[in-house]
Amino acid sequence: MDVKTIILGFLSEGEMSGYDIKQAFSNSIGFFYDASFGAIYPALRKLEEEGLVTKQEIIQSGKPNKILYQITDSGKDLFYQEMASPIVPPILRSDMLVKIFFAGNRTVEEREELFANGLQMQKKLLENTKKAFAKMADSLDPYQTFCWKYTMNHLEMTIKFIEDQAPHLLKQ
Amino acid sequence: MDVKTIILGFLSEGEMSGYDIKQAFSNSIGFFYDASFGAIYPALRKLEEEGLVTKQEIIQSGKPNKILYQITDSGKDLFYQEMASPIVPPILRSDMLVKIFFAGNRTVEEREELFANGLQMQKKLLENTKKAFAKMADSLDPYQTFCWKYTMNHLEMTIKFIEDQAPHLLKQ
DNA sequence: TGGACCATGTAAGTAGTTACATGATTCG
DNA sequence: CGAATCATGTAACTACTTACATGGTCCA
Repeated sequence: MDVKTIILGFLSEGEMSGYDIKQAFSNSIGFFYDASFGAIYPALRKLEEEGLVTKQEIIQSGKPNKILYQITDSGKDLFYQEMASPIVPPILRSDMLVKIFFAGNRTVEEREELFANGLQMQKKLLENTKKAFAKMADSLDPYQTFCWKYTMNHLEMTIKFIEDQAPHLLKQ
Repeated sequence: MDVKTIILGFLSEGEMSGYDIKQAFSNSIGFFYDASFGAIYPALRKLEEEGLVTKQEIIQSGKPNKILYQITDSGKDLFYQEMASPIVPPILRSDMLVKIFFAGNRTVEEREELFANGLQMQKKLLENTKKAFAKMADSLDPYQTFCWKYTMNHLEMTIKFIEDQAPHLLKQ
């Protein structure tokens, strides 16, 4: 699953601008697949070249003009195909876990700080996710709600795991 | 945390070849940070250019010769600094969660298959992780063991979450 | 009045992946 | 006898991030 395919997914639910799509990434699926403007705009250009989306410029007053993108039938076909392809394993890059992995040679104070920082980051992430979910919950379908709950569950379990295990490790 | 820094981390514990380093990625931290040969060999070349590692060719009979890399004092300094830098949030790319997020428009059969596939993948991942852990457990320090247990805990929680929630979603 | 929001886009750089090239040995 | 292991490396490509460029509106 790449950025182009995910954009087709968003456009399946209605026309959107590049800016709208960035909002959708950040506010909806950012936890399990994020993308920057620098990935989204070039992806939209390629999708248009391939005939998977069409565009329409909207003249606005008081705001910059915007370009709305619509998915085409071949775009829908491709998205449908991608959705039916086998699930591939997740890719994770966790700075926290790498730092813990190599913590064996560090001082007790450094380890304490490491766990405190990790815990703080996870708690901040959970707090932000809960706030964002509260704002969106009404507009979500059951599958989208599942993803949000998965994220919150994951963060809660991570916090619990660190709080349970870290004292043991630091006592030794 | 990038591939170069993680290689310095491995070399802190003793000299290794590029091949050894690939093994260490795959067998130890692959779940939360993986890297390919095509990332490792160029990273080693850059580390040598920067004076952070030195190398030594070992002539072997019956096997291809290998090049062992050693970390230098400035390599150790840099690694130490990186380890003390603030933890940045994890980056995740989950094909499964994206597919679930967009499952709202699919048929009941397609959704059932999606959850079945997702569950199967997570179970396979857990099984592989448990087997690999059983082989390594003796040689791990408490911080490395923490990372393995974190991984297994995460996979178990994910499986439990899907098994609990999916029947609800599919009944509707 | 300063920051957040709306809005698009490019250039330069980073950081990889995948596939290819090579080839002996060892194990089941 | 075929697959896995050991072992290094490059070329072509993919896919992205970060920073820059621009500028009006709205709200506290």
